[in-house]
Amino acid sequence: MNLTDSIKRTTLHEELVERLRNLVVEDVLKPGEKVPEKQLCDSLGVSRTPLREALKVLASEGFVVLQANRGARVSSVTREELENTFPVLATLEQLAGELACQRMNSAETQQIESRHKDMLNAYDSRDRQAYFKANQDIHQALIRGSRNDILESHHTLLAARVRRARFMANLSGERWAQAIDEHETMMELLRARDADGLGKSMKLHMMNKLSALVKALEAEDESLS
Amino acid sequence: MNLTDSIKRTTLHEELVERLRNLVVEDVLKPGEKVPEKQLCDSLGVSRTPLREALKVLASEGFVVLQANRGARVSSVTREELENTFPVLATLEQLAGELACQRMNSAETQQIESRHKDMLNAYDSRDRQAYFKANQDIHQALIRGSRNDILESHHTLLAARVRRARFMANLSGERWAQAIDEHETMMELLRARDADGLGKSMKLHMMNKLSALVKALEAEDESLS
DNA sequence: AAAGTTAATTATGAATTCATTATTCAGTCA
DNA sequence: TGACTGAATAATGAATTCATAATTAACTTT
Repeated sequence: MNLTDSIKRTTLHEELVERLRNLVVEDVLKPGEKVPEKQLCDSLGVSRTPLREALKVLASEGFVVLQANRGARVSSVTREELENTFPVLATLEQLAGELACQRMNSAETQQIESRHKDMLNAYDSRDRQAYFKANQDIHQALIRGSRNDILESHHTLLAARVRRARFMANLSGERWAQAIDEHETMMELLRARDADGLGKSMKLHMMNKLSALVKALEAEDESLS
Repeated sequence: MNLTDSIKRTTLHEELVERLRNLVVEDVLKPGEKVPEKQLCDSLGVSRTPLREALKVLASEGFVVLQANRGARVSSVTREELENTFPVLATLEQLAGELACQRMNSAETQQIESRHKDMLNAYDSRDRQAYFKANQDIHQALIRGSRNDILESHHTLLAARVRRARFMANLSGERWAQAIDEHETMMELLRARDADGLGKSMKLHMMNKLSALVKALEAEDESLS
């Protein structure tokens, strides 16, 4: 009898944290928007108590902002915040790359190779959706490969915070090609188990993402003015 | 009429998050201990609702662990967790050092110089309490000097998680001297505005702290067996 | 006496209620 | 008309209540 995968006993508030965070990350709840408790309660079929508990957690994670007696608003990711978040993400990825190089087993690296191929295919057919998914899986796998829970949890949180922005700003053809190049480099360094090299290239990759993102946002601003 | 410092309007649950986190960090609530809601409510004079909201936040920050229908326990910091946390802290400090070098103004650096002197004095008189305080202030100021909120908040959280362990394991005379040396180096690099150098030395400093801590814990374990 | 079973107690998760603060909107006055 | 006042309404923060799961205690049964 296998009892290792124990009974999934989740509480309402845990469920709600997940659901609400997804609503924010997937841009269903828009930045700056009020989050009226009553309405959410009705549409989710729960009472205010677990919902409010969830909102407190979301607030501590930075997805919403709470103002006393004035409820919750979905926090908007400003450019300044992007420019603060990416360097942190970049150093975390650097560390993860270094550790993953040392710690991943061959099954894990092969999994990444496979997703890398998927990503290349998605690029060839210009399938943005599939590309983003494969790309995300690769980064996630490298983080996971670092075998460092703390690193992983903080990375996951920060990545979620900026995911929306990354989806919004469609990458240019030029940047997309560059990103593919960078991924090729990363794979080579991983195959060579060059921990330092992989770390550095992951950091650079992330900082380049930021540059491209800021450029895209600026272009967007100009088209509006 | 000066209205800049607006009315402090804090909610109960915010207050409680602060209070409870301090109780954990200051080791009043011991690791592994159950956190009975009713008792805490009585001693803090609040109802269960805001307390439970606070516990949810503390859980998401990692200070307590929640089990469905079985309440909250203060989470104990295992050696594995220390060994996962310190590298993350170290890279964050590295980044902070680099940024602080570029961004701090002279008032901020002078403040650090001053606390550095305090720290040296505390060392000379072997005042552990004062040393820890000055040391913490210096690191905090460097983080603050990075002008990166995201970096700061994640660093603060991680630092709080391991603070208890750092207090517990008293530093050896040897390590203490080494730490002072490292701080001297850091100050020199800061004066020279050597961003890369300061970053690297702060990272190293942090990793050395980990080594010393692990060594101290091992010694403790042996004395018990 | 030890292990197992069931009943009583306690603690927790969630819904509801109550009190207070914001917000809205009609009415007033310049 | 437009800004201000204040009552009415709605939303939030917190206490209380209720239902259920976990723990403890008492009681068998061997």
